[in-house]
Amino acid sequence: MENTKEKSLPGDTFEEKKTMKYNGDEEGSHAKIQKISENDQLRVKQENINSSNSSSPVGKNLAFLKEVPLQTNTDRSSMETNLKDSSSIPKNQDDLLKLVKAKMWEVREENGRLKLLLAQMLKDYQSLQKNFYLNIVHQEEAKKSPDTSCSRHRETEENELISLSLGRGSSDLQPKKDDKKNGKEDHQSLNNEGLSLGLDCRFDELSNSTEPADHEKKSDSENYSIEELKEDKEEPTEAWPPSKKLKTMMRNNGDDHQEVLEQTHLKKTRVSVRARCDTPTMNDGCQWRKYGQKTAKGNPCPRAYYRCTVSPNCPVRKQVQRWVEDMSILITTYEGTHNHPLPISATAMASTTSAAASMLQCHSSTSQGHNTSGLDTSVSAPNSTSTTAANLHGLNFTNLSGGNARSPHPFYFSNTSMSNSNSHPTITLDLTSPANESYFNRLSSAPRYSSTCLNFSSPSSSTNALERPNGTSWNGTAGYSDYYETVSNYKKNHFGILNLGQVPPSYMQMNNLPPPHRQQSLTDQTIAATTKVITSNPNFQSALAAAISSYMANGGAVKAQQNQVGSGDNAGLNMKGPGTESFPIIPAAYSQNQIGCASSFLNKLLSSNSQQKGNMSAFPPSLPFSTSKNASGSPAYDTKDHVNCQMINSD
DNA sequence: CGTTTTTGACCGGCGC
DNA sequence: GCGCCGGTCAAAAACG
Repeated sequence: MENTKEKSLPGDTFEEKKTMKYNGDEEGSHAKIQKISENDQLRVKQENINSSNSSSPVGKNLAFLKEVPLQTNTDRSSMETNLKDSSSIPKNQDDLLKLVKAKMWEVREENGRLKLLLAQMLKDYQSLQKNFYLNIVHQEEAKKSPDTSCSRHRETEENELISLSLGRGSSDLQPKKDDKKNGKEDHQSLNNEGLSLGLDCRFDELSNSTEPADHEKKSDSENYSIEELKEDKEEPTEAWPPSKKLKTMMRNNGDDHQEVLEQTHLKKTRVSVRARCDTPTMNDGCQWRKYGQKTAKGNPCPRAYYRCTVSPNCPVRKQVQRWVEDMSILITTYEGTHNHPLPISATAMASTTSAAASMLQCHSSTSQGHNTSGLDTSVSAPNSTSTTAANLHGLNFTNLSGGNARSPHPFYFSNTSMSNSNSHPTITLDLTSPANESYFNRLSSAPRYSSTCLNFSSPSSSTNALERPNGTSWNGTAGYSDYYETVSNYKKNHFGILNLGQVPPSYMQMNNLPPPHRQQSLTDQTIAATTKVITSNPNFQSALAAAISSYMANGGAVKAQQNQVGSGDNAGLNMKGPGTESFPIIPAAYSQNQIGCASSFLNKLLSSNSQQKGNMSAFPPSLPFSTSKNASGSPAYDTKDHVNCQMINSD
């Protein structure tokens, strides 16, 4: 097959030249191959330079997106073909050695090339983000009447916007003066790349065209200094509890209402997820610790309060409560922004909630014209659909999540409702409706892209020690046969999707999981679907390809520890203790860019391989996130705790 | 024995 | 000012 192609188009493309080099050079001259490689390398560099000189960053990005997977696939197939072609293997030992060396050289060269591409992609992505925010700021400034008092802060605000747009948490976070709790806690960033991914509302917050001007307006009308406001803006993760200033602002009516709402969004946006779940909490992949429980008025079901424990300073909270009208439905409300990298298993829900939060803010900004209150101020019952909510049916999440519209699967939720009850602008994602279910069914039958082969096993079948269900149990749910079907299809379609061409039987055995629990919640499908959207991202695929090439070039696990985020003494990232095992963390910058997942994936993969040297030949596209206390035995592939990036019950 | 959960007390916001 | 309520704290209990 490969040969036919070569004959038809001999040496037309860069890839084919390499293929010819592999297959056609029977003499196996090292010097010759090296020369060709050098030429190719120069050509690649030249291509990169040309691309970087391109005037359109979008074009650059797209060019790389086209380039990387093609080359990788072709290279791989050519190598496979070459390996299969035993006639091309020299009989002479020296020639064989030369050939092996030549191939190693080639792989390393490819690694370097892909590294260049990846670096360029990252650079382009940041450039795109920067341009995006600059455009927004400039557009806003163009709309506003020229104000000399505003221009003072223009430059600094732009810088700030850029900084925030990249999602970087301030590395020099300082405790709030007026916040007793924050002052008590030691607010230091876990690492310089500690980005927020959870309910990170900053993206759309900043893309909200009224934001900068409002800050200026507030500084005039309410005597709030720019510095104070900036402090708030730079520290959205410290929004718990809300400051008095904010509360005071929220009490003001009239002209400041919209500003208050926007400030409120910055501070207290909540995303509520309704899903059928038979476990005490929804399995979202993050680590939570329960710190309180209350029986709210009017609801016999107690409300549990959880705090994120991935990082000791993480301000993210979640409230979990059964819906009184249907005890099988769990309402999980997320609030706050993670100030730390997230485990891969947590990024799916984080992305979903982040997109939802973004949607809320986008909506609030776009609804100004036809809704005098800015937001629907009625308390939306979980099943109700307010006027605001009606406008949101079928809203495309991917377009709202910071303009990241690369996903092939737009995120639709029906019964999505918004409310601004009790000073908390809340968006409720109803994951219990048939429409959403059909969405996931659609996803599961979608074309298969590369995937991290996430296995979202039933939380009920993988009760994690970190989420010890005690107290109330929720056994009143009927069988979810329809959901089971969906999940079953999804799993069936996604196992082995990674398509590395190296999924060994041993891996399949490792995935010989028990049948999914029949009470699988639809929430897991949500997470799975979201993750699929992420992993279907061409950037993710490219990064994955680059990472794999890097892995191959480095001969296995040479740099496994080098890239291992959270290894060693990196406190807060590598949660090691009796209750937790280490798990891979995605640098949130990568998570947010949806690029670096591959490297994280690879890190874990390498780590896994180093721990299980017997499986080095296996290339398990699985992500053993064992956070269970059950650390003995074979932690990585225990079917209960692990595995395949299973969304462990870590709440 | 360390970690997590439970649960009553406490605090601050808000409405009356 | 008072009481209600949501949210948090922290000591004790439970758990592994």
